[in-house]
Amino acid sequence: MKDQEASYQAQQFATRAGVTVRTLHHYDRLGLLKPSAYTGTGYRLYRESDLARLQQIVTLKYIGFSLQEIKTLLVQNGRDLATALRRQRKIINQKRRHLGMAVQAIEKAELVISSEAPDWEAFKKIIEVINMQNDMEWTRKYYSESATEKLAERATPEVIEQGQNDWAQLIKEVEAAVRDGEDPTSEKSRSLAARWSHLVRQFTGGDPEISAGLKKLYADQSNWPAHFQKPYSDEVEAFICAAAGKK
Amino acid sequence: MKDQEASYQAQQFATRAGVTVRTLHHYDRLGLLKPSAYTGTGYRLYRESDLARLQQIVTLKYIGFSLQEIKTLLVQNGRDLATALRRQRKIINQKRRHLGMAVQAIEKAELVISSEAPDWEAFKKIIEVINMQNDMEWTRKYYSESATEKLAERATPEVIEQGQNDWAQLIKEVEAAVRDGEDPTSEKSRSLAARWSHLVRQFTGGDPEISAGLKKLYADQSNWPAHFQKPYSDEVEAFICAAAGKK
DNA sequence: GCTTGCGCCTGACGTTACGTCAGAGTTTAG
DNA sequence: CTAAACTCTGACGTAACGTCAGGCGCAAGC
Repeated sequence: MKDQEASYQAQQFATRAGVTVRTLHHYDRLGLLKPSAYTGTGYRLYRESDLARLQQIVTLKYIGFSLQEIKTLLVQNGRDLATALRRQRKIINQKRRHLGMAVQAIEKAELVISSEAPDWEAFKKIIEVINMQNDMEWTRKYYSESATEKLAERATPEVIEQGQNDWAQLIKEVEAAVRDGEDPTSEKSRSLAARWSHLVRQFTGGDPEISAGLKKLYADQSNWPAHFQKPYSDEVEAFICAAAGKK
Repeated sequence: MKDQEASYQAQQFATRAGVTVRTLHHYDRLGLLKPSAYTGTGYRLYRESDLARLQQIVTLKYIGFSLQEIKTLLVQNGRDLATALRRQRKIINQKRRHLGMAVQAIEKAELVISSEAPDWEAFKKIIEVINMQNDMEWTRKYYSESATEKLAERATPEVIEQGQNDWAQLIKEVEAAVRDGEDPTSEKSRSLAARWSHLVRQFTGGDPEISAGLKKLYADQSNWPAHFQKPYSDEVEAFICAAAGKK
């Protein structure tokens, strides 16, 4: 006839679980975690079973699920959980890459600021580079889902930076060639065109889905955000087309 | 007498910068980016110089600063920026580690769910492990700032897991020794104590700052969150102390 | 029996960086 | 001159609580 299980009031219970009382109120209101009993005067009473559920909630939150998602996940056992986890893992990895690039950006900025005089101009250049990385985002709508995934997997900050350097270098050389009135059919021009398509292939990784996305992306230039400048001039493009023998 | 610089209306300008009109309104109200002019009817007019500032804002946001922080950073040039960047880098790295552990947790959970039957019990164990990783958080207040950093740098998910396994194994053995009434002065007991202190040293990495923090942490047991159980019983602790020859 | 002090309760507003209407005026092309 | 397209200013919504504020509940000391 005695209480066969100890029960805790809000503060005790919250402390045991490492959360605040207010959080308990919140979860109660959301229907996410109702105390197993109330006293006549409205005090919340929690028991061990509640603790288990609360820990599950905390864990799922740690993994990054919203309280809404957690609520449904705790009802539907198993099957849905697997898909949810997969999705969540991808989302997290995405965020991690984002943060990785942010760190890279900061490190670069720190380097510039510390070594030279606090040069606002140099900082601006970094800004541009970062923005270009940001632009990965809006281009995603051109790629199929699996292509996006593949791209994201390979797109470590180092790879991105290397690619940008390579392109910058090549474009500079082509610009010089254009200025010099180089004949697009010359040996040198063909070499440039070869390097160009090599970089393109390096980006696509030979993947047809990525190639298709890239094509769509470039076909739709009129709809680009317009703050995104094609990194080379029309003359350069024409020159490369000519050198590559495309019309 | 003509407009010597083109000016853009909200939509055009927003598109150029890759943000929405609403964002411009928002920044305007916050005083973060005022358009360089308004028409008589209240329309916002932006120019190139505004675009530069907006891009800076976007970049700083990308790095993870809040709009408030950005506002002050854009006023104070240089000096403060350096400190802010350093702080921000640490914060981001922290978040990245968090996400890394979350991914690890998910992968483990996926493994359990897919291989065996969707076992809720097994999942619970994972939950506990994750929660222990979470507990890194509240312990931070015991460590000096530099100690926290050093710890964070070494605390990859793999290392944490390995450490937990090692401890679990050792504690199990000590518990067995206690049950068997093993003499704390015996050869075997001393060996256990040696392994114990080895694991402690492995954790501290021989760093005096970390050691100091750990000491403070254990000295303050009465203030622990209480949902954090010391992973070994008092008997185990006493046994080890005896075996190590401490009073 | 009453006060003191601590803990509990329920709103209700604050936070961040905008998104999303709603209602109303402006500009422009036809 | 009208319809389409663009703009403006509020005002409320979002996620997950934190932070008061006002009002009981409860055990202990007077």
